[in-house]
Parts: sequence; structure tokens; C-alpha cells
Amino acid sequence: MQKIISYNVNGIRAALNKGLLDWIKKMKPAMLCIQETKAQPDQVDLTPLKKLGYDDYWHSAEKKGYSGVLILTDQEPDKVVIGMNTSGYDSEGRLIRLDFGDISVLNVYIPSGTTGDVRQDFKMKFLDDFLSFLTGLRKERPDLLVCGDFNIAHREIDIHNPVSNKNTSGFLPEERAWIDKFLESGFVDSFRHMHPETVKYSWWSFRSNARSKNLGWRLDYHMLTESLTARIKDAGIMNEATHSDHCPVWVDLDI
DNA sequence: ATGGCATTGCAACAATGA
Repeated sequence: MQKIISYNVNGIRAALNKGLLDWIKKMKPAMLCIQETKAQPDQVDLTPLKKLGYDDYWHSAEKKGYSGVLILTDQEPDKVVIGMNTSGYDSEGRLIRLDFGDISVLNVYIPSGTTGDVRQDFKMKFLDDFLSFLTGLRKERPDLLVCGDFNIAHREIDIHNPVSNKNTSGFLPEERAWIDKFLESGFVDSFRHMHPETVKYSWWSFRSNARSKNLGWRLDYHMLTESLTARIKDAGIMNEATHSDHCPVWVDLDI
């Protein structure tokens, strides 16, 4: 049984100052897929985790303090692939792939579109190109776990206020339709598969005490190719962890 | 429609985020 956690930490240095290290030691994930490190590797001291047997694999953005993903793993991968190898995306530090046997784990931070039309267009293009990228990858690596911050709430059950947010980036019809298309291409949303009716969120606005009122969105996912569905033991959302405006999401896999 | 709050870079507020 392998517990794999995905966590958008909103700045790993700030999260470490809020006790992220002790939390990792307590949770002991086999793998921790982090998004929004907002840091370069040389700005963070992970010695305590390395002493516990974790290796770290980074994809930082060129721009300091921006975006960035990181995987901590207690097992040595057979192969490491950084980025999508397509123009325009890899400078933003959004994707790491690690191969373990037949399974490839991809940690992705899908762009936000909340700052305006330019970035919303970029997000939609990223979504299309990412799905094409995955379709191509599956020809050689059919068994995938794609986890991370998708920056989209899929259905009405995944957001506290579906009506007032129907024109808000992150819950736009075309974004929700992309998740439909993504799933129809052969992926399973682990949390929703295990808990079809459960209302749980993974992100809350910092503003207006949204978290204490549980006014949230479910933006973070473990998507598995259907070939791995039977290996899902359970999946969940750890809304008690408060190092970030997101909370961790996890899946236990029989691998 | 607007603003609200937090992290980071860089040393003042600007950029970014959902």
C-alpha cells in the first residue's frame, strides 16, 4: 500500500515555517507531490527529509518566487522527466514525471486563469496541449497517475457556490467540459470514484474567512488511468492541514 | 462590480493567485 499525497503549498518556505516538516514526518507519504513551491532548490533546506530517506525532484520556474513543482519520494524512480518538452510551458515549472516500474507518476500545476484573458487563454491552451501530451505518453506508458492542482472544480458538488461562480475562472463551462473530456479519454477521479456523494473541498480563499465557513472549491486531484482503478484502496482530502490556502489530497494505491 | 488576503521579490509596492 502506497500513500501518495498531492499538496499545493502556496510557497514552500512559508509552509515550512508553519510546520510542514513535522506534518510530513507524521504522515510518512511514500510520495509527496508539491505544487507552487515559489522557490528554487537552493533556497530550501530539505536536509531533515533527506535524512529520512526522501529524494527530491524539482521543476522550478525561471521567474523567482513563481509557480514550481517538487516531488519527494522514498523510492528511487527508474526515470525522471522534467516538463512537457513543448514550447512555452516548461519555463513556468509545472510538470515532473517519475517512472516506477510500469507506473508513471505526473505531478502537474495547471495554470490559473484568474488574472485575466491572457492567462485564461493560456490555461485553455495548456489544457488542450496537456491532454494531447498525455494521449501520446500513454502509447508508451499506459499506466499513469496524474496528480496535482488542476485549478478547475469539476461539478457543482465540487464548489460551494456553483451558481454565483458559473462565470468565474476555475468553474467555467469550457473548463468543466475539459475535465469531462479528460475523464472520457480514460481517467478516473480517485476521490470521486471512492466517495461519489461526499462534499469536500481542497481550496478556500484567504479572504472573508472563507475557510472557517468552508466556502471552498475542489481543485486538486489524483487522476488514474482506468487500468489502475482496481488498485485504488481509498482516497481522501485532509482539510485539517493548514499550511496553505489549499489542503492536501491523498490516494492509497496497491502498487 | 468591487474588494477582500497571502507569498514572494526586492526593498516600494508590484505581481500573482481562484
